[in-house]
Amino acid sequence: MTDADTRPDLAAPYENGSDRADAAPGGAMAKAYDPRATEDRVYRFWERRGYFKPRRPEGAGPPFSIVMPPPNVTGELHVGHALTDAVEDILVRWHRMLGDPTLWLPGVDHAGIATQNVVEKELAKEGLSRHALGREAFEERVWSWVGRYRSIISEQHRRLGASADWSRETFTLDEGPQLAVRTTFKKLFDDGLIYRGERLINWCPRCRTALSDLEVEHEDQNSSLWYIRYPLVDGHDSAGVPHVSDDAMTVATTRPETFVGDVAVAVNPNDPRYADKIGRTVLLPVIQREIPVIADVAIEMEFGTGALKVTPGHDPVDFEIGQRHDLPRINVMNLDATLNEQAGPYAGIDRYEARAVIVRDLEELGYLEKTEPHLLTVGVCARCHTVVEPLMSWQWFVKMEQLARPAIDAVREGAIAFVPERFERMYLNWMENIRDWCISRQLWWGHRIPVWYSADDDGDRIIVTLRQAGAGPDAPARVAPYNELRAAGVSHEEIVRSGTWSAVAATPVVAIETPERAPTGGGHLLQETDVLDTWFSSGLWPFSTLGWPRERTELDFWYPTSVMETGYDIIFLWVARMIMLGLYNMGEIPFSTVYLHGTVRNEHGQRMSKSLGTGVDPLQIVERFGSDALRYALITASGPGNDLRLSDQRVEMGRNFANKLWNAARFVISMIGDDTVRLPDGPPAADAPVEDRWIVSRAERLARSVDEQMRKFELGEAARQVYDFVWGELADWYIEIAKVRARDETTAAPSPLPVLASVLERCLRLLHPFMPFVTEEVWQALVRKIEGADGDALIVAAYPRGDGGYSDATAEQEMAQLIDVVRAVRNIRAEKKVEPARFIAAFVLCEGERAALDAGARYIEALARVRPLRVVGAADEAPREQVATAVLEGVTVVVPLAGLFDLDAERGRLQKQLADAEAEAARIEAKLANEQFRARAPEKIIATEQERLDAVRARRAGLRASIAELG
RNA sequence: GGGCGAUUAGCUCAGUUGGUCAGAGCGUCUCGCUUACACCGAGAAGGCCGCAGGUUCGAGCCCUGCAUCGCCCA
Repeated sequence: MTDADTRPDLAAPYENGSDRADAAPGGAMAKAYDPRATEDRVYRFWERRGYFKPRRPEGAGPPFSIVMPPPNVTGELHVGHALTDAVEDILVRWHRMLGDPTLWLPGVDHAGIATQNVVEKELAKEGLSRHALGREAFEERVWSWVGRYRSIISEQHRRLGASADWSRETFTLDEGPQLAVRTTFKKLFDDGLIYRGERLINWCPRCRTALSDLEVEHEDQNSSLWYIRYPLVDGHDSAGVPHVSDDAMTVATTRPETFVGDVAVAVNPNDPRYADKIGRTVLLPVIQREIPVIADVAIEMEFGTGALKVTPGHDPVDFEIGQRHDLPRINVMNLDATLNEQAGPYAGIDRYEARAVIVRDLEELGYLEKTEPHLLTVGVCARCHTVVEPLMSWQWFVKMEQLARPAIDAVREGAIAFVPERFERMYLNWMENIRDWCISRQLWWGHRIPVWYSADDDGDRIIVTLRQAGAGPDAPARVAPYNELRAAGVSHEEIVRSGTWSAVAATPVVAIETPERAPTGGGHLLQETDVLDTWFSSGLWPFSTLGWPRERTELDFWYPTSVMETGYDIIFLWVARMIMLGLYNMGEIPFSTVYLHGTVRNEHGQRMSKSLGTGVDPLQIVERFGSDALRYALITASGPGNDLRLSDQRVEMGRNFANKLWNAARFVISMIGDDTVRLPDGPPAADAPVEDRWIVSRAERLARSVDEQMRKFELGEAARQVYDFVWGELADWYIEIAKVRARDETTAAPSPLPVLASVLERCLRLLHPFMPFVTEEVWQALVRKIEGADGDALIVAAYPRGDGGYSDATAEQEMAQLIDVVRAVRNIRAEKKVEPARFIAAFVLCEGERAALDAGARYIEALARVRPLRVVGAADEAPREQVATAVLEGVTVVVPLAGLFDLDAERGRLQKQLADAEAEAARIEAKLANEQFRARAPEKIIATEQERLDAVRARRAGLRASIAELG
């Protein structure tokens, strides 16, 4: 009886019940591991038992916590999320098994602009728009979308094996995060770190919102460079009308359509070509505006003609030039990127259409000098890839410099470490050149900015745009000051319901709780219509999820969290902001380690993307190969921080490994049969069989190495090592030997089962974080065959650390020799085409210590199909005629071949080996003969080289002798 | 323009402090349905570790330059 059997709650899913048809106690395990028959059931078992909830036993180690990067509610999880889940789940399961209080806190992100976009697309299919619905009804639609995808996402995490504490799942728009957002906003505002201002921002004309710099991607476009002549003014008539000369300034521009917003022509002050033009004026064609020629060092003399049109209202560089020279800023565009009334005859035309029209007009009027092809880098909206427009606009900003300083120090001083390290420099570089963060978005979905305006106080300064319900953004609207509308009989409620307003001149009231009245007492409040950048709430994630600012208990225990694990592509968007806001709000770093994984690509190296049709559904992979297989593939496909390619082949590797493990266990369990086995109390005794001492020593070494790799976040390497051990040592050799030993009734050899069960069980524990399902399933079956086994489930079993101190170099060496002999015989058999079933005689010549070979002879016989094997101490005890020989380290294998013997073939075989041996001997001899080497290399290295030389010389001698024998 | 990464067997990738490190899986070739596993077993072939210099007794591993591909920032 195991503990498990006495506990109905635990035993239930593992009894011969309806939900467990295959691996029932006493029943046979299926011939192949079937993840589909296992994973859901095992997951439910864990979840029902509450293993994902943190335990905080007295005297436990330091807590380990990860806050999950919240996937967007925009849609289903993709393979990148599967990688996130795999890495985080591995770390979490590992720490849980180490006995640390462990928390993995899951969540979902409202993803403002992205979610708004997908829901708008849905609406478009129905012939609807958000404006047709109105803000309130639209938000309801989004909430229903959120409801649907939250449950899908949550189910997907479970299929991937994520052992997160679902009872704490948080949505970025939950009450807690809402409060955190408002509290932070107010705090920043009160500290003067949030301000409202008119700045040149990135405007997406399609999303109709401002974007931060980080939400703009840069793309190269084939475009043109247009050379436009601006005639120089040489005087004015009495009415002040400028008179143009024949002389002109030719400017080169990539954006001719903005010429209507030009306020100057700029040249480099050191440019001799234009020295006499500085201070004069030119006349803009068509528009007939007179603008000055100015000198500014920012102008590159080599670009175009060296003269540039300056449009501060639509170009960041020009904006700065404009500031330096105190130039006016003319905004020539509407929010939908059509030209506005500033464009005179071009008003109402889309920017690109206007470009064509303007170029044509200028050409017809003789102002277009020439056009050259030009490669242009344009900024596009990260969400919809529309070319963004630099636009003057009133927005809310966070002042970053002061927030960045402590965040830079935290990383520079090592309080926060990046894995891999190289990302630290990237982070610092960005932080040191940080710019203010535009946080307001003209969206309907998100955290509404906690700012109100008092209509009673500022009614004349609040400009309301009132639309008919259901009218689109471009429909005619009534635009008037609040007071005017009220005087005309429009109620406050009507304005709140159907209006939008801009209140740039009104006094903002910033509050955490929605205020009832303005500080001046007025009760008519209008809340800021904009919402916040999604990343504002994401930046608070490590503490908003733990109860800040309301709750302290959980926060005190888990904050700072241990590891922030996410993709390197959001270091700036997210990681940097969490560090800044964490330090700002909490006075403490949000996490001590930032582990960054790469981008998952498909087998052709393409980035996976739904829009490109290169996306892969992780659940389809799970369906085909099992979750463990996917996890294994993801984790071993690449190192930390590197991109990885996921292919079926690699997932197959994981599936095959799961099956290998399953079958190894199935075999061990079947060997135990109806009995149970008692595990060894301690390490093998000195007189225990060499293979026992070997496998235990190897297992111990493995556990030590895995522990080391895990601590370095080398998860893939750790997984590979367990794979190699399970497959290459435990299955290929120990189990094969165990079969022989179990069959053999002639000797008094002890049963291999205790060691076998014990090592297998240890492997299951080592592997559990990586392949949780199959290991738990196998463990549950194995453990009931083990007497006095403790623990309820593998997920909470102790993780091996290899601190048992057992190591047996002699056994490892002896087994290595035994394996070499078996391989040598197999090699000879294969090369000489000995029928596989046939037993042949063989001799092992060993002039040194041969006890191990004597003991291992029966294994060699079985594994190499040799009968009989004779271990001899002198060359003359083995046959010399018609034999194949393999000269190994310390031993020579001699296989009589009789009828199969081919003199030339054997000579050729040996001569090839001799050539290798001679080459290697020569290499080492040269090395050892090198005075410099002997003088400067460490003694230890010299000694090993000497040993290697001795060994290779012995082998060389053996080969020469064998060849001589052949005559 | 600045920075980072990648370049190792046909393919996908390991190789973490320079000294058996030239490896794995898949693929290929030869065998094998040996009572755990054909999602398997045995054997084999296959690489001047991108190129050129340098440091060192010794370099896929460190330094410099170059090339190709990719990414980030401007």
